[in-house]
Amino acid sequence: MGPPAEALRKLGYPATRGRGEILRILSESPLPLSPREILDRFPAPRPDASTVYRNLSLLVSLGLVRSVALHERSRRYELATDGSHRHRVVCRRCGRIDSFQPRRCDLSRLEADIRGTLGYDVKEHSLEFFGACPKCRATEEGR
Amino acid sequence: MGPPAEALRKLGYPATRGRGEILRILSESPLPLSPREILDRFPAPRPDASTVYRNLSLLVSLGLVRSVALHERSRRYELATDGSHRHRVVCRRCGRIDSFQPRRCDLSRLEADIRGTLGYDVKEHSLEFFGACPKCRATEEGR
DNA sequence: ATTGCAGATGCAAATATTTTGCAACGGTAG
DNA sequence: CTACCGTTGCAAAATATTTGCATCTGCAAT
Repeated sequence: MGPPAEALRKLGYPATRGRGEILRILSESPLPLSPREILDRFPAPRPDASTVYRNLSLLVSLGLVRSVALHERSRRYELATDGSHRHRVVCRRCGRIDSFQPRRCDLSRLEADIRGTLGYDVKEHSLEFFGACPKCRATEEGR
Repeated sequence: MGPPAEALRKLGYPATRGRGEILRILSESPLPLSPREILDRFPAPRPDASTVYRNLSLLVSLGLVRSVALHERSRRYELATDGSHRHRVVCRRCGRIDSFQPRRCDLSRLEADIRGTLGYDVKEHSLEFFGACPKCRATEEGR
């Protein structure tokens, strides 16, 4: 099943088909996916939705998967492999989603500020941008 | 009803009781609230949940209210008055939420990058931090 | 290869969240 | 004060997520 299976076993959890598929599906998607989208991409026989939710929840708690909040009805999920930290850009008009890896994510200073003023030990952050994608900007020209 | 009412009327929408209350409730909360929490704070007679959803949706589209995504089951909402841009810090352990106003939100550079590489005209961003609040850090000491 | 156990899955149902249709009601402009 | 248009309540549907329980599966020790 590959490296993910080992990662799971190492953490003491069986590497079941469902978990392997979720990780594979996420690894093949350029975009974070909703539970529903993940389920739809499962090869037959499809698992029950509850299994997908349970596994996503486990994988998130193990740090193998990360949730992404784009202000939609449901959350999305993406692989949290290695140091793959990403930011999102969402088009308010057509819903297109792009993501990019920041050159150097210099929010460390802000995080230090937070530690100093609010006392939080910040471990993660999530940054999303919203605006108009090139295509929609072109369409809007004659507004 | 106050300034919010004028803002609504100016935009061509009736300033109904429900809208006024939502704006008041949000203005009195130091934290962004979920639709459910907003409903719970309504003085009797409480409106139907659908009314709250419809109004939140309208207020967001008018720019008077902003949604906040903290990777929870439902979104939260906050007043979007004036230039009140805020960032959140959420405790992963106890769920405590703090927010703060960045001294100077120097993401403009990143936004310029995005415009250059992806072609998006970025109009807004949303930045959340996750970690351990001071209280929970103390509790965890003897882990 | 076989077996036993802890944990995972399917299924059904409960719970939570959000949306929609429609008739009655309320806010605003004149 | 009246008329009109948009809003609200209510009921119901659609969507999203969680949970209990019996059965099945992955894993490790034979």
